[in-house]
Amino acid sequence: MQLANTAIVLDFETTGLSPDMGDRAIEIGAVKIVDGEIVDSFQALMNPGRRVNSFIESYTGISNAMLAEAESCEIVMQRFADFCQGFNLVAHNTSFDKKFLDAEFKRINHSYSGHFACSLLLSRRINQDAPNHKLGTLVEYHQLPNDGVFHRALADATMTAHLWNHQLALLQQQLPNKAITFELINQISKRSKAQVSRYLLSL
DNA sequence: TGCCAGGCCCTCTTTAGGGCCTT
Repeated sequence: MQLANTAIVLDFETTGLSPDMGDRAIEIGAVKIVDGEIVDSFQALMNPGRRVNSFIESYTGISNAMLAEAESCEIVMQRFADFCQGFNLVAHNTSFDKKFLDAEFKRINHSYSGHFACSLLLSRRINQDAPNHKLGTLVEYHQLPNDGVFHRALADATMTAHLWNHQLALLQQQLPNKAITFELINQISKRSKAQVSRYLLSL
């Protein structure tokens, strides 16, 4: 049984949307949560070996000059592999971050095992009254801690960690006698919107 | 220089289309 309150919450900034189209990671941020407490963090810019376009510079605040001085993706990802070793993973819109994690790990012949849960999918299930499920909206909607920085990897990962803890607390309120595990969260996330209330009541 | 993706999920669905999310 793997409790969901121990995890690595991660976020990538990238050159674009698709590693299959040649996009690379330019920054990774992650926080380590153990028993619901943030106990460690990881942040690094990484040089993708190509220039990023003006949209990405503007969107993230990460400039080509900053990346020119950064370590290579390979060096950073090796350090991150050590950081996340043995932990389950969480991201906001996992389908995006997992693509880049897999692609960058593949370049260093590394792979991970374990669960990869998604705070976006979970939000669509357990916060159906939220105006939308963008990370920034959910931080405001749930009045979660933030320092006003968005679209930087560690800031986004930290906000996602607070969101994750909040979501686990909401689930625990609904299921006071149930262990909130990764297996349970992925079962909830798989249900349709219409099914999820009945599923929670059945537990 | 400009352009690019894809998984999830709803519905006016399933022989499909389009919005939501992520950079």
